[in-house]
Amino acid sequence: MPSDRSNRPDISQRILEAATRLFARHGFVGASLRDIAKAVGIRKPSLLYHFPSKDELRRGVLDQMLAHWNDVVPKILRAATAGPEQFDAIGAEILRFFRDDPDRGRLLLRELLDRPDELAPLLALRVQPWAKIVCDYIRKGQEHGRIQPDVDPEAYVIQVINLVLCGFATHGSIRSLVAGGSDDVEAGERLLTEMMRVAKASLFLPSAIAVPTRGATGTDAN
Amino acid sequence: MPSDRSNRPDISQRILEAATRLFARHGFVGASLRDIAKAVGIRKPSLLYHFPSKDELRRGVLDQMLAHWNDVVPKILRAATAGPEQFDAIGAEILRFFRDDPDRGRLLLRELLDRPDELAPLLALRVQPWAKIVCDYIRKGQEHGRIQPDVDPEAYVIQVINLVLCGFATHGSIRSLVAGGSDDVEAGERLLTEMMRVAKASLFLPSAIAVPTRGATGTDAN
DNA sequence: GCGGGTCTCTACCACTCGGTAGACGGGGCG
DNA sequence: CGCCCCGTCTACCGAGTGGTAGAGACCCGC
Repeated sequence: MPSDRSNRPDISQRILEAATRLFARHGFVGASLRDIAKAVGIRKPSLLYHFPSKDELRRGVLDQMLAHWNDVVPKILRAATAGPEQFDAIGAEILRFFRDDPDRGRLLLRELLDRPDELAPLLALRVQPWAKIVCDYIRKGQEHGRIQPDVDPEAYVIQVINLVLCGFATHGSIRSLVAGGSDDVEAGERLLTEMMRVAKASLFLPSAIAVPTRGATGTDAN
Repeated sequence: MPSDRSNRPDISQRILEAATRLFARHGFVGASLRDIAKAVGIRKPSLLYHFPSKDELRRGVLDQMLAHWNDVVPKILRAATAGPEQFDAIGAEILRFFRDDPDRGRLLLRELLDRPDELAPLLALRVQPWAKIVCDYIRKGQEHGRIQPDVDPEAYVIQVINLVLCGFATHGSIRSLVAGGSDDVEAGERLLTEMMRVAKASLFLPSAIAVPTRGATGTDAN
């Protein structure tokens, strides 16, 4: 009877999308299967036919998001092994991932708050290798005097993760706090720009960030 | 009958403490009144006698935390209006607030995710004035050539908030991601140190941060 | 036509939720 | 003593939860 259901782009996929949105918005316990099913346009038992339990659905949502993340990792690795000034490229790829769907940040942050022990192994699988690359890059930059010598690579990576995760998750809710006057999209752009600036200015030596051609070494402690 | 209940440090206060912990750990919907009551050692109706509804309890928890925050604000303002090198003092006060009870960060972050519209006015009241002081301080530092000219003060403050909130909220869950080898408390210290370093290095000009007297060792050796 | 999947549905289950009614007990006070 | 208030309790409520049973509708190969 419902003809509009004929143009279905895979029901399971539509369920995953609705679940992603509602889990990110209201949390895992706060989003009911009925609500998710309603968002898709079906009833709850139909949903449970595709995902036999709510927990299975949650796993599906996480799997899909981390699979998407897996698509961007190669780009990051390629950028990181290409040239010296790949920071912007890496940052752009990461930002794009979260900007494509801000629910990703919210979802990750919620999982980090709610079920850290279950998320940890997944992250270890998905971001550990990438983080290692970045750490190596930082250490090499430190040897070459391009990166500030007092950067703690592992800890720095975590700070950037915090910056990005929290930045996207609270996007729009916290930015009205201080940014006051400006409209939404402009305020969002200012926050993203500053996010990148903070990450960059706390990593590179100013001589490396300001003038690419100049070879003068500024502060050389060791 | 229960003699251990005679040494009660105000039942309402004990309820608030248990609720703070459970809300922060499992979220507002994830923590049931029964669980909170059990943590206090009473039954649910007794809890509802002191806080007539769950939402009232939530408001009480938030009020108490923001009241505690109110205790640190004067210290921050005093530090901010005292001398030029007050950054460390401000940072120390903020860090102490969250370190005293890591549940505060988790709770704030959860509220930011779950009920941003309700938290916004509270934050506007509690952190807006403080943030304004910091922004003024940044602008003055920019005029005096002590702070990097491309810092966006309002956006920078939000980045630092993100850094601190997410840093404490995911403390211990995300740090195992990269820090790998080191034990828990040492890893935590490394993260805090790096958090401060990132905030500082992305704010001050290196000339202001590195050398008060040329040739001496770094000032930020903590 | 017919049997078997695939998929959705209605109706129901046990359970937990936040919240209420009302009884019980104790302490202070007249 | 009687009275009252305070605080806690057991028992219960309606609503909503995740999940199940089982009936139907559709489609496809036989």
